[in-house]
Amino acid sequence: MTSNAKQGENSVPHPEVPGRPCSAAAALQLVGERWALLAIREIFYGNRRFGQIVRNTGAPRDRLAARLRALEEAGVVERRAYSERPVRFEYHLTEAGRDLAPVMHALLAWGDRWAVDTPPVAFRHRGAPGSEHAAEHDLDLKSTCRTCGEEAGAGGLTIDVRAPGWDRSGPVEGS
Amino acid sequence: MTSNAKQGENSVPHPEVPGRPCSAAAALQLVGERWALLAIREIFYGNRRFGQIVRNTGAPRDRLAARLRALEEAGVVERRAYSERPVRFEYHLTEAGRDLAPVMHALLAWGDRWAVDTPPVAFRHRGAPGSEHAAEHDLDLKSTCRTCGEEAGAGGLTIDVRAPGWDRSGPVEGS
DNA sequence: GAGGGTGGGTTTGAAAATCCAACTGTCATG
DNA sequence: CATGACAGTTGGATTTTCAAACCCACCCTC
Repeated sequence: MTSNAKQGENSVPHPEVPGRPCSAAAALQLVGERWALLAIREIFYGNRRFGQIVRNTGAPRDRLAARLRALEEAGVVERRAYSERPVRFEYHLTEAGRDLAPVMHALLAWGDRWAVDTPPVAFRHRGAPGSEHAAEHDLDLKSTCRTCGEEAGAGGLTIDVRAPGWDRSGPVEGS
Repeated sequence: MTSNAKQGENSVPHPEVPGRPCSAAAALQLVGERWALLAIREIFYGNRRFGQIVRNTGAPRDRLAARLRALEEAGVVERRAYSERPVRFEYHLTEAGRDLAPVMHALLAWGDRWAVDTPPVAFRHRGAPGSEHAAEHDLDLKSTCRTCGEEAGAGGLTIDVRAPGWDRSGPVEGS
């Protein structure tokens, strides 16, 4: 199911994807099934117990159990016993899991704009205590290019397909 | 299926979500089904025809037809005839669809780091012609807070749940 | 020590979604 | 007239999903 070629220490399985080789497709293979991202959302919010996640996502218990297992196997969540006798676990995010924050924020921002009437949650941001932005304010994300500092908006972007046998428009004939 | 309360001019249907009211859940309701984001990826890449999207995503034809219809209904893609006789359509992104770019980029970045061996595609970025960053370079996104300019990393964030009857940890009893 | 409650799942059976291959219909081209 | 492209649709088997019920280990109270 997974092609574990050359994975680093803390890496997650590298899924194979149908169609074009694509990191987004690979990401979706790992966290794109129904309920997966909602479960991760709850863990982000600090709700780590099975019952809480069921309640707050509305997922069927059996599906959630299956997803959490898959996410564990994918290296995105980690199961920690918080009690022996009876054995009880809670779910934590791994580094890979925490690294999904930008995905969640992007989805949230899109949903705020396009999929809901009034945003049901907001994030408040506070800079470092001494800094000039120590006052709390609503978080309003934009994506900027780390190397040039400019906002990466509409234009100025070109695709560079590096996977052999593929280009922007599909599989390449002569290969 | 949708609670069309007070939608703006160019808005998409506002889906109801199970569990906690959440814009990300609403977003996933619209674009979270299998193949949907991959189809959108192809349209981003300029591949607008059914056959191309099938080929490049690997989706079953019937599923893709269903997804494209759902995405159209969701206001994310638009179907334009590029030929009468025979009637043929191609798929374009609406503004809502184009606005999914940050979601795609976030997924791509996560996948680049965690889900693939070597990134199969990269984006090249070039600033405005006169600007100091006119040279082309790899796009490397970071999320910064629009109001304070700081990178929105790990700390400094608090959740503010505004949906009535809910808080960070779940539904509120006394209501 | 019987009964009830909690937490974390698993089981069951029916409904829905998915997959794949083959098929259709409309046209253009040779 | 045969072939092929394009854009789907159809049929039938296979998987997933769902909701509700159930199970098990433990704790608490009476």
